[in-house]
Amino acid sequence: MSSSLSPVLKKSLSIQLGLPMDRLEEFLCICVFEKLGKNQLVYPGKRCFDRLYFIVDGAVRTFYYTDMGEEISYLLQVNGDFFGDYESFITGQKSRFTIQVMVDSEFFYFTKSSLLTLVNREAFWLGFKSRIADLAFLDAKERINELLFYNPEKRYLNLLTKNPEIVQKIPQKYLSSYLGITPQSLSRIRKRLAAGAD
Amino acid sequence: MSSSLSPVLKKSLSIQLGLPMDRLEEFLCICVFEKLGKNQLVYPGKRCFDRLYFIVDGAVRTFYYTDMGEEISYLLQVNGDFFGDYESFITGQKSRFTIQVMVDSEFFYFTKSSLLTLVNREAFWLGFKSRIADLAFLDAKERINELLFYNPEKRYLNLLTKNPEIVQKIPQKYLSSYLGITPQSLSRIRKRLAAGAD
DNA sequence: CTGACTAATTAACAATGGTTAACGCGGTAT
DNA sequence: ATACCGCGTTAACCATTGTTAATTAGTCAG
Repeated sequence: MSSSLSPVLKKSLSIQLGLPMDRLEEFLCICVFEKLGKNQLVYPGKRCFDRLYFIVDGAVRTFYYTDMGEEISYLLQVNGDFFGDYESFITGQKSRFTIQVMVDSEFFYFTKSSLLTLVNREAFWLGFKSRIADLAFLDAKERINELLFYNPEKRYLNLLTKNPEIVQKIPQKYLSSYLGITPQSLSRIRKRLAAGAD
Repeated sequence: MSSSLSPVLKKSLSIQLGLPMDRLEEFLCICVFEKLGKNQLVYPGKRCFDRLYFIVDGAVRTFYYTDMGEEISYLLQVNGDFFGDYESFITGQKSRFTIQVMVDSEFFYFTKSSLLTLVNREAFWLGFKSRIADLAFLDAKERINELLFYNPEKRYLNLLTKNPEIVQKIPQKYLSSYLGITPQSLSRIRKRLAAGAD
């Protein structure tokens, strides 16, 4: 699918993934482009999540159901983010997550088996695989910091500054779940902030 | 340092790291054994944390200082855990963390450069490096779940059941920081639980 | 346009955590 | 012994969140 991405996007992917352009092209050859409409589910079904997605343009929500059938929004992501269940991707176990497309979106994805094909072909790709793991780790760590060191109000403010797009694109009930609070609390926080910003 | 570990420990390391015994021996050749006493700092100084440690026996606390000079306990770990600043290890940037030995402890560690030596010698070790990244990710993800889905009381209970050793070995002020609450709150939670357990 | 459904807000009350301050306990140094 | 210090606990008060329920706003299909 190498041809469907803009040169600008390729350049930034090259940096993000730590791949020189020729390697990036090689990588994109194993990738599959996909368009999904709002509210569609990415790779639905309770099975192993054997692929990783990149958001060319759009927004997704990764969630799962608690024992009581309640939805918990684990991640919210927009343009330029990778998503998928990396744990399931690594371990090969069934994923508990469902991923929902929040606005009409464009993605590409690659499967574990196609990545392993690259790895088997040339040791170079093992280093790339390792980098993917590192990126997933760094994301996860940032999320820990966020949850551990900031209260809900600060978390909301951080989201507003770091990712205003998400606040625009994603309904509040999902935002609140992502922030680890109830919709009512988010509503109150927004009211407080609006009052304080006179 | 291959000879200093018990066969039992080697066996469990072999599983944990996904290395057959002969490869494990090879790996242990790049490792350095180290004993540190209570309250000593592991690899002190504000520089890049270019090594990863394994706790043979003991307990450590990973913390850092906020802008206001307040200590925040990021991680508490005991026997069988790996620690270090994996982010610094990956990126080569200076670490913000300090790691304190909580009880007299025995570790071994390996440096990034010695790991890269293995990787350069044989492509096999690239897969191992990747596995380390995966393990770091899975740990981080578990911590996110913990913080996102459970309130402080439940987090304390989880710690009690999953890691009673930590609750024994680590002073409460660090436990509370790890749980993301104040020492007073932890004290109240313990009181609530003691009252409820009649 | 209307009705029906969902989302967001608001209110009232309870539960919980943060803050500040005081107290007691167990070490340690003098 | 005593004075001190760090630690854990407790208390009182305040701020924030959760819970439940009602209301309002918004969306979509017909």
